[in-house]
Amino acid sequence: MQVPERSDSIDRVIVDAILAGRITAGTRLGEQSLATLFSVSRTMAREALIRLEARGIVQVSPRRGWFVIKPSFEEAQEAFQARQAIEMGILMAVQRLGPEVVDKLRAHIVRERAAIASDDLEARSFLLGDFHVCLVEAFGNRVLADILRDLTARTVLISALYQSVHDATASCDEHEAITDALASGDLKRAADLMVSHIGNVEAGLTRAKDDDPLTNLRQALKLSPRRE
Amino acid sequence: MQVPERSDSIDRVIVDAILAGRITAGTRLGEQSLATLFSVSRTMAREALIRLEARGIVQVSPRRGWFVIKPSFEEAQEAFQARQAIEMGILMAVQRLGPEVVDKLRAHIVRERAAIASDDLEARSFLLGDFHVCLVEAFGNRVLADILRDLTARTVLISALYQSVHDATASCDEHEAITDALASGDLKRAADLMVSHIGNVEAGLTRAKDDDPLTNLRQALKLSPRRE
DNA sequence: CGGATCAGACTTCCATACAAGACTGGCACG
DNA sequence: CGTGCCAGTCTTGTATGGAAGTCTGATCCG
Repeated sequence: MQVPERSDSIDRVIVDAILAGRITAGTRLGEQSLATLFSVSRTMAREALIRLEARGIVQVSPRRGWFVIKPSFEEAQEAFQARQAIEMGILMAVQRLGPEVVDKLRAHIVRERAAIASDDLEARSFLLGDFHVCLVEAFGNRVLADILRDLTARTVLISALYQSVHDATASCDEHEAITDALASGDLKRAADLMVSHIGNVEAGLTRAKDDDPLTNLRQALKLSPRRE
Repeated sequence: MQVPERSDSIDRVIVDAILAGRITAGTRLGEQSLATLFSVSRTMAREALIRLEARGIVQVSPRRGWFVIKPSFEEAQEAFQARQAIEMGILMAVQRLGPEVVDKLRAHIVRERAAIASDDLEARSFLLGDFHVCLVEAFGNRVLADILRDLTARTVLISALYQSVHDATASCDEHEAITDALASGDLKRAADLMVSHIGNVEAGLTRAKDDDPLTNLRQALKLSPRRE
């Protein structure tokens, strides 16, 4: 990464880091920091940030800085709703799924389980989100794949923010159930399973952190209350 | 427009122009031209173009210029597929639609018919696409609304490129049928109608223009052939 | 006449410089 | 001790200049 990179590779690296959970909601992304990190000028870093802003992944606070989005609870729900609608729509629209797709998904699930077993948190975060990207890529529609990739990034951020309690193993099991339905050609069931799967993850969110930016501090203080 | 505008209003103006069919696929959008047109520096124009590129609406040919995308026939099909999947997904996911939404859609259809009757091509192009944006906005999900707006822009470009023969009146009738289904609470039927509606528009595409950039010229020459 | 070559005009690309707002920490004052 | 002020620093915002690639059209040569 010390070698100068193409400007649009900055985007990719950042999104990958988000998908892997290495950077989370609210992280500051300074123009100068990125520029020196990628050995490019501030202009290039800024352009990458502008692109990411258009994709709804970062936002700028004027003259204060660029930050990874920190969706409100309502926005979080909208993102999950969007994924539910789109992924269900895809599964309903697809006529037939080749067996090689099922094989690919099964291979993916194997990797998920491996990551879970070995406590590789980064791979786990990445793979659990990537399952959905894989699925839509298998559908062969680049437009939808791009949309879903960004939406997945948002969802990963949200899950970290609102501490989704949906267990990784449960997610993986649900992925497997979806794959089974696809393998048996029962697309309707696959769509239903997908909706409930995403719904499950969404249901695991807790709005605790949202209402008040002091929550972290508040909880910390509650643990050792001095006075008042 | 001679007064300096905010940089992000450039995006909006361009997208609106696309939606209205005033600028079509392949149109050149020079940095300097936009800058002088909007009374801003090249930097601002360039940033707007970068955003539009991230949204899949323009693309840059290195050191040659910025152009409104000119999707291939395959990409065109993908865009329509994406809209089918997403809009169907939305209609399947929505539980209930308030009567005010139906009213709004009916009012929209009235405007569509007015534009068609008065031969206002710009309004017609805009309104026919905007129906779908309206519908998803009524769903109340900003994420989906943004996605669909950009997708609609792409679709408008495509329709102009591949000369969709789907008649405006027919589109409007189909919009009305969808609205009727929504009014009667039959969301399943609305979803089916939506899929076939978008399918109809897609089916009206002809791949003529794609294979050969000379098609325009060729047709023109065919009308008044001098020699050869 | 046909074709290669080359100058120049025009475009984006990218770095840099400076402007201007936002925050921080210290200092002075009540 | 508490509070307000203010300079210094850090951030993004915006313009501009020159580098470098691309196309066009004229010119020259065979």
